[in-house]
Amino acid sequence: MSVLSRINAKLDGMAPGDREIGRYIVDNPDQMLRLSTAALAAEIGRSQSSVVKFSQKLGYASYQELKLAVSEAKAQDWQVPAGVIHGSIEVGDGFPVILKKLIGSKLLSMQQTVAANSERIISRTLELLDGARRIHLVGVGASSLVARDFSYKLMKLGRNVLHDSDSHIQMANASTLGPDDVLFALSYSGASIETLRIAELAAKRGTTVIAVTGLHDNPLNRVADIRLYTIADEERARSSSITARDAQLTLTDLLFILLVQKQPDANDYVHNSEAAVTVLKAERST
Amino acid sequence: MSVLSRINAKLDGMAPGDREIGRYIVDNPDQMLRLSTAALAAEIGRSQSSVVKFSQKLGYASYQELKLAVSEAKAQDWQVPAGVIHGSIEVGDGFPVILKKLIGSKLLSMQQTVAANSERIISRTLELLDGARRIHLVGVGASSLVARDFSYKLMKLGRNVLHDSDSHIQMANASTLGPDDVLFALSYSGASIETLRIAELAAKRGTTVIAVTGLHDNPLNRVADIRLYTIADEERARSSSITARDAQLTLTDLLFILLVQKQPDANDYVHNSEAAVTVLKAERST
DNA sequence: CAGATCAAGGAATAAATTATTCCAATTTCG
DNA sequence: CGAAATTGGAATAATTTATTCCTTGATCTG
Repeated sequence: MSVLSRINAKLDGMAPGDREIGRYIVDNPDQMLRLSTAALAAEIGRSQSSVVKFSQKLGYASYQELKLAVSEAKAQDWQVPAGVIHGSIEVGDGFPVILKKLIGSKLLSMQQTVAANSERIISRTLELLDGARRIHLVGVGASSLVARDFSYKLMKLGRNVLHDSDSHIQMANASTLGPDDVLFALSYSGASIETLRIAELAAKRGTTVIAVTGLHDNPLNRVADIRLYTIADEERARSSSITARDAQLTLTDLLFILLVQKQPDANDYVHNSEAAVTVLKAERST
Repeated sequence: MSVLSRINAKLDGMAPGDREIGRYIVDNPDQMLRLSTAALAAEIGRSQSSVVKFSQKLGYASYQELKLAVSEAKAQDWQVPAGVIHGSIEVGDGFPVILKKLIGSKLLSMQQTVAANSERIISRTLELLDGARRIHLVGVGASSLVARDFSYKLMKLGRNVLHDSDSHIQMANASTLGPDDVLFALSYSGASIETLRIAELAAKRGTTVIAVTGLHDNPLNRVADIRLYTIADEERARSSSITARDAQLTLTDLLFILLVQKQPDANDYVHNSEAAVTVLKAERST
């Protein structure tokens, strides 16, 4: 969490003096960055030493450290837009604020998602996808769309992929899985009953199961051999399903790009597959 | 331009001492932020005063100002990823570089997309979607997934929506359109033949056509009543279809959120629809 | 080539900022 | 009510930054 959110959260539990200092910093991070401890103290009518102590109480070694943290937090303003620390999208928000919050929460979930999966686990995933006889993608609802998107991309790379948006068909397909196959299961909650049953069946048949779920402990997670995580912005309920989908797409896009990197002839495949489609395009006029 | 690029550019014209200081800062901005002038000087074997003078020669009032600028520059790296301004993803790129480029290009297309559509045209679109008897969504390939995602969201709001991933079905449906309906057509190229034909048919039947295409002139654009734009990163060919899809999603997400804002009882609808789905979730264990 | 001029850069020092200590005033809690 | 803890400021110590001054060496000039 950013310093500013942290300060804001602790504000209520603080002594009056500290609260004033904290509020000033949260409200005027820009000014704060250019003020010395003495100047900041003067600004709010407190003593210079209080400011130093404030920094230390927050766990920073020095006032300078606090400044660095604030500066970094400000940079993340895209992530937690201007001042709106509790940034769910509200009914009263104007157009520009909504834009900022939307893009901010999307960016945040992307960043957190790539941060949540170690390079080690990603490269293990790549090996599995790379070595699989067939890749079976499952997911229901919004996750089904992500699965399909990913399946299109994998097909462009010439992989053997299977996905259907109907979960009964998915289940039927799953009964043909074997140890050389990989099941790639997407569910943010990790609790979608159809996806879970399919994963259980696949696991029983010796198929490697890759689960893409939220960070919480969940049933799907538990049957999986490889656990990938997507981070969505759960607090901001209204945009929740949006960021969960974005997080899944970020992860699958990343896997796709890394597969392209690994596969020397990937460009040919992608190019051919795109060229094939152009016969369905109208003449593009200038 | 960021301080770091500026320093880097001037490096050659600098006195040897300054050059050393500049190079250190460009190479280790993170360390630099935590070093005092004296410590930085010691690090590269120069005098403390040189460091101060270096800051002043760059036009900053103080060493602290330079630090602030560096901190800010580091932050902007996210927005236009690390030095790689023309940053298509290359075969030789390492894992962290790929992450940065991927998120960077996604962010860029989102930002440019929201910037490309004026508030005026967006609110006109909202009125149309709001007043439509039925909303017909069309798109093929990757655009079809976006259309479906948007259709799910509109359904959650209780709207009358129609979408099928099969373009023949889409066409058949389109023949039932009337003047009170709205056709929402997605195609980044604006030249997908099926989508175009459907839009033409709709236009002939007096249906309002909203087109979501790239910024270039294109056939779909020309038959549309309302033109919305998505900006994708065309230079970076490899990630092109990724950012085109992200741009479309950003736009449809934005429209969805704004519709929610307009509709007083939206939360009830969304909540009910999500509650209905939870019966298909397994017990979530702790 | 000698001497003047100037830029580079360090040492010393002045100025400022930050951190610590100590203490008085309040609040909290038994 | 009184002891203990907390708050927060004044004074001061320590550190950091900025300026001044000076040496060195390079360059220019007559």
